[in-house]
Amino acid sequence: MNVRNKLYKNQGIHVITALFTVEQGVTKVLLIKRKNEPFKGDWVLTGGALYNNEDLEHGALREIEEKTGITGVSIKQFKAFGKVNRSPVMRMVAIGFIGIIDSKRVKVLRESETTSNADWFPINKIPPLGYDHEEILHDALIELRKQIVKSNMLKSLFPDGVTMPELQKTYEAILDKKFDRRNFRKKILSLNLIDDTNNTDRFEGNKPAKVYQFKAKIDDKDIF
Amino acid sequence: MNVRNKLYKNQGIHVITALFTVEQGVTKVLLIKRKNEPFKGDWVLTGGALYNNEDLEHGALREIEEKTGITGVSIKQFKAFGKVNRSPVMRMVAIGFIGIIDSKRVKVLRESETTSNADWFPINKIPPLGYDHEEILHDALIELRKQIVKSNMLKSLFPDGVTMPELQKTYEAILDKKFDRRNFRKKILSLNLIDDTNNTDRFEGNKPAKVYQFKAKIDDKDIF
DNA sequence: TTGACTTGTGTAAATAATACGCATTATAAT
DNA sequence: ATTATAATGCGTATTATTTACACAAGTCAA
Repeated sequence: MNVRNKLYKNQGIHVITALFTVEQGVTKVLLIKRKNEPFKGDWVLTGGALYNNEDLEHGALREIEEKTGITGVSIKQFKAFGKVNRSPVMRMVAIGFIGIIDSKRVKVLRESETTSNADWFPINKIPPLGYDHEEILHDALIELRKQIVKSNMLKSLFPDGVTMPELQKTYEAILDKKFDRRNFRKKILSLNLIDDTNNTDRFEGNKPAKVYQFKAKIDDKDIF
Repeated sequence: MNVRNKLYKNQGIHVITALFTVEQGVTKVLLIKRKNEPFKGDWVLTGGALYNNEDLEHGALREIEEKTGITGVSIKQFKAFGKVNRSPVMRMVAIGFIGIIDSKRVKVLRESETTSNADWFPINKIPPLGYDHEEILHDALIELRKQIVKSNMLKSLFPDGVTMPELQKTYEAILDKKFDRRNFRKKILSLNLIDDTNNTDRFEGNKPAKVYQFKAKIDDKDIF
């Protein structure tokens, strides 16, 4: 393979993460304002160019840390985006990831060399985004909705455990759907995503709720 | 973004397709023997470098045609593979696709500039593969098994329609599982993947079977 | 015509999903 | 203390879906 061949020359790889959180029943995504061209002043998802010395997931995590200070996020690759002109500078293919995190863990949203402010945006109030990030976010949200019912992805949102009512509010926010309280409990327990603990929650002024913990690993199920 | 920066320099994109077929109840994948370094003499999946003037899927289809002569395959992107050293020459990220096709449509498996022979291998008799293609094939097979129960992917295997017993044999081959004849029919019909035609099949020496057609498009279902 | 083989349809039992009742445990007001 | 309010946890009847299995019908060959 000849690197100078016009057909292959100057290609690069983006690692882009749609980093979600849920606050007060609202699903939000982290957006970052670009400081330089291209798309100067536009909001984009967290991400950037992959380094030669790092794997895909590693690169996505590094970008998250550089631009937000957040470490230890659990992310999942979901799709590659490679339209010819998705980046105006050179041929870039983006590897898309989703992640979810407790926004309280993010103390300061840092500035970086290429970005100024960062903020959480409700997913129904997204400004115009640079690159093809609107498409990436759209697909990321679909993937998020699939993942939360068959993985322990929400574990990073509740590292210290979660009560059933809290969890229900979160599912309702992400899936944009209401559930019967009693059937929701049965459904979630049958999915084997969480384990019972012997603790109860003591924050609201009513009956204390049991605290559950997301499992470390989840076993896949058959469809057929 | 500075193209000369060592961190980003000399990156490239592979588009790799695990192209499957099913013959006499055996699931097979198309492998191609490399004629040049790296991995000279090794078997690999269909694929190669993405051109700057084509989208991901387009590139994967072009590679399939160049190396096998097959056109009009329906393929689906499923995962990106980006380990640092997956390619020995330079930093390459592979975008993985799956596809399935009636092997009878492939008249001649062509030679190309970089490959010599090509052949269909039963998925339980795969030789050692070059690059990280064993990993790609492994993940591709998992994806194939998911897709055939929720997409019209098998349409390309039966462009002229299919009978229920034929279809059952195919599902059993791919999923490596046996089904009750009567329940299989009900399940498949409930998945809304195929439409009834008014034709019957007249090849075997017994009761003629109805011919079904895969739908052009399939609607996704909710999990929750 | 009969037997062998295979396809299409139906039905009962088991399992899972949904709708909803009620007791329990906390806080706050009387 | 007692009672009202509010939310959690558990249970049960109903409905829908999945699974197991019986039987009739179409074709070829003897």
